[in-house]
Amino acid sequence: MTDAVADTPATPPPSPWERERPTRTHSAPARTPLSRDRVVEAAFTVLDRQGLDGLSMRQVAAELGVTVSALYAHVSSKDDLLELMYTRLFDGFEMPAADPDRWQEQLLDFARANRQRLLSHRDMARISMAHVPFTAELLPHVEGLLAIFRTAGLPDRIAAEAGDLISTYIDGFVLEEGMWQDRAAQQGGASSPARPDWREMADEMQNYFASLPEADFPHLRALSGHMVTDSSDERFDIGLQIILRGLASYLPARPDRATPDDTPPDRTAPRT
Amino acid sequence: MTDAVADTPATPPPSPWERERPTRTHSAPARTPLSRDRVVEAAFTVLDRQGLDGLSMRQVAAELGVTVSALYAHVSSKDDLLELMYTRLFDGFEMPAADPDRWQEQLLDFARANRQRLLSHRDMARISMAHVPFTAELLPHVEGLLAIFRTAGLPDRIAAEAGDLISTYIDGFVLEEGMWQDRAAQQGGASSPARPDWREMADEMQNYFASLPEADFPHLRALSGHMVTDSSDERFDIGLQIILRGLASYLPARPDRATPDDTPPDRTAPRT
DNA sequence: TCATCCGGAGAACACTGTTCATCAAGATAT
DNA sequence: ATATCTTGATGAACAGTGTTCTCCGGATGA
Repeated sequence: MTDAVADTPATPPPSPWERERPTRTHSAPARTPLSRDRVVEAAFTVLDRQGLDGLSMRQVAAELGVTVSALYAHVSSKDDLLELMYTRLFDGFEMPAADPDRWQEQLLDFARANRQRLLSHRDMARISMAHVPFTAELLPHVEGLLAIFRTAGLPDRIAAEAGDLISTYIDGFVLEEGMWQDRAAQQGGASSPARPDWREMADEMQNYFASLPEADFPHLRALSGHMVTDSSDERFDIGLQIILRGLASYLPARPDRATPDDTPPDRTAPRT
Repeated sequence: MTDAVADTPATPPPSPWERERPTRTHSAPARTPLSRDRVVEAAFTVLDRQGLDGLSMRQVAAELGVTVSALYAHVSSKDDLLELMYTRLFDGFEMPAADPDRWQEQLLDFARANRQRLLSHRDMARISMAHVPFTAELLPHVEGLLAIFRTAGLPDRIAAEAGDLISTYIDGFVLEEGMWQDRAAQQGGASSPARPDWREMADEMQNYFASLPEADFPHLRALSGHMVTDSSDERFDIGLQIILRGLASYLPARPDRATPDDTPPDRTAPRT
């Protein structure tokens, strides 16, 4: 991180004699006292820059201009730090009051919001998959999710499983998304190492599928178009609709809207 | 790790004289010439004994009575080794010919078999989640899976997503299963470090849920019974049924069996 | 018998997470 | 004002990681 000592206004010049007293020759006075939140924040910075594999305690310390051991005063271990990052993801995320008439829209909103949350930091799905949301701060969220299922009228046996099902789906989908992203980035490295070269990768996959022998892989070839060209947002919603329809099939028959619509109510494509 | 060198049956006692000639003092003559398959096999042994976090190249080498660098003659990197382990999982696994009238049973069989496969080695779900099955050896499997969806009559848009959906579900479910298992094993360590102490853990979770304030967590408390006491096999099938029903809802209306049964056809509980 | 070759050995490099004794500076007490 | 205590960061160290390099010894071919 080079050296950024620009916050102490009048540092006396080192004057090569009087060499003793190495006090703060190498770092700023650390004006801000390095709280736990600052450690987590720096960890997110490193995560976004270098990915989960590049996220080491030493990198986080360097990001803060501090030694490694200093971190352990505020964080008990690296796993602890990852868990803090995981729960921090849910900050400012409120579950809606369950509305039996809008359970499908509420589930759609929940899933989309969570996906965006996972996408907001690199490799976040990998961190999410390694944790179970049964900590004190996160319990209200799973309660809110289960509330939607139960007040919608799903049998308890189904509702108990539905939470895991869609949470797993969201994490898994974003995880896979990130894997393609990484693969595209590391492969088209020479030309543009920064951006994933999305188009080029899609074409290459398309060509690969087209090169498969028609006799052995008819279905793979037939579906390659959807797998490659459909946007991630579309694909995410389709998988979600499958799950929602499955859940709806367990509802006691009601006169109005027994099954979800074929087209989601509002699709204001967030990003491509 | 302590010291476990008990695999060479008759190691001659070191006999401190005749100290010269360090030839093979520390390992068997290495009669078998260390093929790539032997490396993968040893990796599985280490994985089952020490878990993915304890699976290091040095441990694999020690398992074979060989130095680390010898492994790199047969395996290009640790990631390569993990990928070999991943594809080895599918050895001897044949996809059935897609039968439009039995697509649900075929999917159930596929999912259950894959779960058992993942359960056959410790932490295998973590390895599986990190890989995408688009290698040459694994493509026939995804082709066979897509064949089931397409010949069943699902729209292409849905079929293309369904493969990812259930694969993600299987991996995610087993991953979570393993996490609970690990947590139970490491927590009840003093009494019985080997076996997970399943009962004790279930009781503890039950008590934890029961201790939550009824006003804030009514649904969590109401569903805790299912989440804790229901067997993993049951829970796995329920999630699977939700997905299958969702898929079935996209089939063009057919006179017979439009939706899956409520009870799975045959439940010969494999293991508890 | 000699030359060749090649697979494994051993050491090294640059890292990782974590812990320890130390030490300067601020706050508090005398 | 002086002395003590507390706080929080330091630097070094430990054990372990993936990977690469040079080197050697024994099995092969001529």
